[in-house]
Amino acid sequence: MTNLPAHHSNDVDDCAFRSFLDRVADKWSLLLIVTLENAPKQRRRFSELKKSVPGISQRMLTTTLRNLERDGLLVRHFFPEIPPRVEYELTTLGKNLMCPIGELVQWIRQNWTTITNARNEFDKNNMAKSTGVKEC
Amino acid sequence: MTNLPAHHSNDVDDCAFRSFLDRVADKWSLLLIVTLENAPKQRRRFSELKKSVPGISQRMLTTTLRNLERDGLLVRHFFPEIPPRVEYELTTLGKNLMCPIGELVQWIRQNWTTITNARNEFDKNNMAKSTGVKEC
DNA sequence: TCACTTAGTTACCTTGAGGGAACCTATGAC
DNA sequence: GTCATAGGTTCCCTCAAGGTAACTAAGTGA
Repeated sequence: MTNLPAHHSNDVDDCAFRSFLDRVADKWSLLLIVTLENAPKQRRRFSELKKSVPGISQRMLTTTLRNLERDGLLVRHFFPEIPPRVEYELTTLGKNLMCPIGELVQWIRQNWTTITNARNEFDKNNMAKSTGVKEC
Repeated sequence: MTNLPAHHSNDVDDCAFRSFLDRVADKWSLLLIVTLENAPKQRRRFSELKKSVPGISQRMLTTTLRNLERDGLLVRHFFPEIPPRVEYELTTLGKNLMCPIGELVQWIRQNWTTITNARNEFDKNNMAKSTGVKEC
């Protein structure tokens, strides 16, 4: 998601909405938020997060955490020990965000079979024209 | 957003959630859904959509519409006239989706200044280390 | 002296998303 | 004959997201 063209005609809030989604609506951000929310005491160390979110690279873990911190959704507690220890924790804002996210998850859960059925139907009618979508 | 590694340890619904967001949580999909929802009679022609969502390329418009259709979020009404006429319309499912999306929009609207303040604060403290984020 | 620890940073490289422009279809108007 | 029209499709090319691997700090234990 890049910048808007200057002449766009949509709602002013589009900017906020899109800018926010740009940050949060990706694989790793959401997984990290959910993982932190489910964590005991809602805190997790860097290495714990790496284990809890398999497949994430160290680079993406740091950059995603940094971005979430930048948005005020989590705080980074740094303990200057050797070896260093860092704990990540959702802020009130971050926990707060889980409400609408939860609503969305609920909606998807309720409608997921409808959607997959629609996809199958569509794919059948369009005779396996590749859509670039993989099952997981 | 790509596939999950086979060994992931998270909730089963992660797949649905991520797969769905993968499809819907991008710039063009959301803008098209909102545009269709705001349209009179909730219908729009291809060319109208192109005007209503400035900046979208023809290619992205078609592929995004195709994907939304595949998910059963909208229907494509094709009139075999010359020149051809096509109208896109949100399905019940698509309109339905606007509820949780609306909640999220509400949340962002309410917390947007908090977030931008957090960003500014963070950027100030981190002395303009580039985060790759542009204002819009 | 060496290996090992955590939480990163940096450099390098690959892949795919997406932009731009040309092309396509059939018909009616000029 | 050729232009325009609506709704696409196709090709090419770029740029940036993100993966991998190597490097770092500073202390501890063998």
